[in-house]
Amino acid sequence: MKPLPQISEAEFEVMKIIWKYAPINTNEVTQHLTKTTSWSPKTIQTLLKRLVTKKAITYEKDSRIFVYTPLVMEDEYINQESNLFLKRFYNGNLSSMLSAYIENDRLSPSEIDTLRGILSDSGHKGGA
Amino acid sequence: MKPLPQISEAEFEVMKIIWKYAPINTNEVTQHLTKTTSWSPKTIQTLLKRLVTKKAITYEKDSRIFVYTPLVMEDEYINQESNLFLKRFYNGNLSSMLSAYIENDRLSPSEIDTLRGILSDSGHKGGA
DNA sequence: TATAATTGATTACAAATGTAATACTTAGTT
DNA sequence: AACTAAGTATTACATTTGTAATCAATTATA
Repeated sequence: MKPLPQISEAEFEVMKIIWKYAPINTNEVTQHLTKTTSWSPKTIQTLLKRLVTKKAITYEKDSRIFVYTPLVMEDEYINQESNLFLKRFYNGNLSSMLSAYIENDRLSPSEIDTLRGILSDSGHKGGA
Repeated sequence: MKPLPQISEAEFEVMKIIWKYAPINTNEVTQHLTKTTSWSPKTIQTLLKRLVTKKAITYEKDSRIFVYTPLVMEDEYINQESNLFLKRFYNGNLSSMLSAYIENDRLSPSEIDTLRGILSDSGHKGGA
């Protein structure tokens, strides 16, 4: 599979809206983002256009209004970024990350329990 | 605590060498990095200088040669980046990340066992 | 129909990053 | 002491990103 396009931090904020609400037009994207950011509508339009150029999203025209749909899927993108992250910082595996978190005491007992719960539900080696 | 300096991807490669071998001079850093990258020595010098400017590292002069030491600690930096990562992609918690990995079948049974092992060694809620 | 408002296209510009090349200085060598 | 080589400082330049402003076209309104 070809690597997904680079999506910058600001662009990612836009992607989140599109993933959540697509098909969605420029105006609606702007509505959502002005609630959570201080970006001007012009900025948001620039980001949308860049995402189109990068083929992270596409659009159809509803008369003269652009209605966007994602081309990159959220899961796929987050998976890729997660793998890159693990590779960069933890030799590519989640176990190293978890170990580091535990060694640095960065997990509360309740978080540890949550993690245990997640793991115990799934794929037990002796499991039925 | 003040936020650590931004360290770019290329700069991070340099940091890894410095973390591993400090105190280390320019030449030695270059030796190591030309093994793993295709960067010219000049590029590496630029990166070193930028890291000094950003106060990620510092140096002492051994006559005219620069000998570098980190100012930012590796653990601290990786912790920060991990938190940023989790915040961006997994609502800030490792449990969400683990759940996603499990749901997408991106962990082998043996990895799951490793994770279980890591967790079972530490901080049991009833634990002695 | 002329005008205003909306929406998209084009242009802008600084900071960060990747990737060096060139210029300068100083230590070593002859 | 003069010259060379090694190391540092300065300069360079394209791309990406953040953050818009201005220009142009089209639709809705007076």
